[in-house]
Amino acid sequence: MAKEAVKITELDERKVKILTAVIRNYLETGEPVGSRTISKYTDLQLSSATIRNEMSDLEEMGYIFQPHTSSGRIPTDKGYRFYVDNLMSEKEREIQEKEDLIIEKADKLEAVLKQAAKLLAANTNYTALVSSPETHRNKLKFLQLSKVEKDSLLAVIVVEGNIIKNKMIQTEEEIDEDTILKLNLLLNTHLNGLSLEEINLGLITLLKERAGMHTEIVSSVIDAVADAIRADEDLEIYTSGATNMFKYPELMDSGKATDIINTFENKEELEKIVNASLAENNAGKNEMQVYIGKEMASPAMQDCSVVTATYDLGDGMRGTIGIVGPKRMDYEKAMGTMQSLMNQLDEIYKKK
Amino acid sequence: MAKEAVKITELDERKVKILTAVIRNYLETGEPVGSRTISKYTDLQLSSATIRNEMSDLEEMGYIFQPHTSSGRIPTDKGYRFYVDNLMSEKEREIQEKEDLIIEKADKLEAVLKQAAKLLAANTNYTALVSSPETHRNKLKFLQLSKVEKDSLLAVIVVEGNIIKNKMIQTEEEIDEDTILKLNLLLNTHLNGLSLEEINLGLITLLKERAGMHTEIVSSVIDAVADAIRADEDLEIYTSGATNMFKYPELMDSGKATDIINTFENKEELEKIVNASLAENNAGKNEMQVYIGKEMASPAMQDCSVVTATYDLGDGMRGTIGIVGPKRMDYEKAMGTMQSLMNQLDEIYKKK
DNA sequence: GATTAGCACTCATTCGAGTCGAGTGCTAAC
DNA sequence: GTTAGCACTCGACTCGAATGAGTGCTAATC
Repeated sequence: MAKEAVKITELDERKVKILTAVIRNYLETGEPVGSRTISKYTDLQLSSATIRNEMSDLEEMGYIFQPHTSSGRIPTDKGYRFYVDNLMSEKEREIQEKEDLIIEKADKLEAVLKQAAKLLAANTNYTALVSSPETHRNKLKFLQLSKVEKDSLLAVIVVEGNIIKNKMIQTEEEIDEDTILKLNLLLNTHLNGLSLEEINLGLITLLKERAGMHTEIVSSVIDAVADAIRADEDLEIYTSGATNMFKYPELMDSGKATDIINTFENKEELEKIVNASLAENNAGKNEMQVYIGKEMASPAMQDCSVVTATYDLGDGMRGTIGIVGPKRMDYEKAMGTMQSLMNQLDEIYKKK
Repeated sequence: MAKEAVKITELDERKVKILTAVIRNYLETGEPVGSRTISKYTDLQLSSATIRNEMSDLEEMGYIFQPHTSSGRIPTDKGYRFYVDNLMSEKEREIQEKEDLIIEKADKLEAVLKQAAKLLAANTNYTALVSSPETHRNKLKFLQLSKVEKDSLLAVIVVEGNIIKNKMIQTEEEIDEDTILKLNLLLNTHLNGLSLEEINLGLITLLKERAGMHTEIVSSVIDAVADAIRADEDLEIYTSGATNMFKYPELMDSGKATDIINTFENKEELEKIVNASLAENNAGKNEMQVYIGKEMASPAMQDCSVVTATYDLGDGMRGTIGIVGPKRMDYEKAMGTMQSLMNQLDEIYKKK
């Protein structure tokens, strides 16, 4: 399930060459590849029979397998992993970086991200996913209660990255302006500058005690504000180009594409992927992640691969962008396009 | 393109019976229905030959057609329209109403609507769509500028129905609290109680004049507020159960299902439908609409039908809910389930 | 004049047989 | 260790026959 680095030592040079050839060929054609093809299209001067023996070995070691007796081989998850870790040519990645995805700068981060997803999907022919920045580590910057009507208050909460949360609070009886003023002061002095996840139950009860007077109403207001702060329902995930999944016969025929799109709709599985990617990038080094087939927990996703990257635009605006494709996706291109997009995002938000 | 009422007089009783039988049968099986089937399963005691003659007439009149020579008939759009307008049994609709969709009341309307869509999709096996309430007719209830940081203001706008809009405004130089206070007063006295669409350019320039002092900064702030008010980007449309479209072979094989799901992703076409439905219900009578095939402008949708209803929960919270299915959808069930859902929505928001 | 039985015809679908070709594994020779 | 050769497997494709649901038309019947 988890990603394991494959030691390069297990395979001798010739096996590596053959494995590479099998994978490259399969990525292009999508058809099982046979010994004859390999013996022709590699620089190794070997007959198909020799290749067959080697391939038989590779199969035993779990890098490739046959969909049915007496057909060519296709890579296993382990094979793909080896390819992604050791075989991908850096050159191609460079070339791809020059690609011109042009993100227009928009007012809202959300709009930019949606657009980014659209571009990714259009350029790669895979499905793109983008998560809105997670906010629970962000620090509270501004908090204000206002009376909107006699019996309703509006709480506005702004955190780093200018992400805004709102909450309407219905009160049982009217609260006078004076009390609101005091509440605002109280909340701000105690909560300002704290990260959302630091605002826990203990702190809330403390606040309530401090509030002192007419506990009932005030405490219900405080509760509501706390609710709003902690609500993490805001991990939104957008997808774009979901139907691109239908372009790949190996997913289409078996009806797996439908499952995958369903998974997209439910978001939960996507959340897992996003979170995994965020966790892996916590250390700070911003690298791309690749998850292949079973490396993802979600059963519906076991027939695809995902390339993810974490964007970090400062001010706590940190989230994940991903490309979902079939396992035989063009990893070079996907990673190249992703890299290019990330660079652009960085630039846009540095100039700001 | 537009819906035309079909006069019932065009068809004699026998033709009506036969047409009904054809449609009912086709709705069930999804296969072209032949004369023999009809002669067996109707109370008319007629031979298949007679039915054939009648069917030939019906074809000439445009109610049914043959997918290829010498196969059974299937209904045309006109046929479906006639069925929906005149033939659907009210009884079944009653029965369906008893169905128990149970919407949990949630804090936010948005959450309730999303849930409603999910329920609809799950119960009907079609795709559900829900539009967030349109707000441009709603009246402004509360407007407030606050200073969040030295160079940034936050505008909070609340309209009827407690729909909240936010906008961060970057200012070139710091604005002092006093000015903000004045601005708030100015904006509120002039704009409060107006509907969003009443706040037009003329009004804005007037406001700017009134503002008087340091026009540059203040007017840019006013502009930003006006922008935020008018931004109608907030017509969100959610879909649920998109992949249900794949359950219907007539859409699946031809690849039309993919087109349709693509259309869902782009929202624009859906917007048209939503707007059409809203317009039609403007008069106030809250009825369900049915759009069949070509009655919708969108080309990708010409192979499906949509049942829409307008929800109106008071306070200007008005939007559209729809069910999208193949043309041979079970209109009775769809409309029944929809009705039931609308009733529940009403109830939830009346008790509130 | 409406209804029906009968017949010739059409056309999509299914099925099996046959062929093809890509591929393998194994063995024996180099 | 490498390779040529051969028997074998198995999916994909083609083709024609059989099937069967359905039609339109005509002539007989009520």
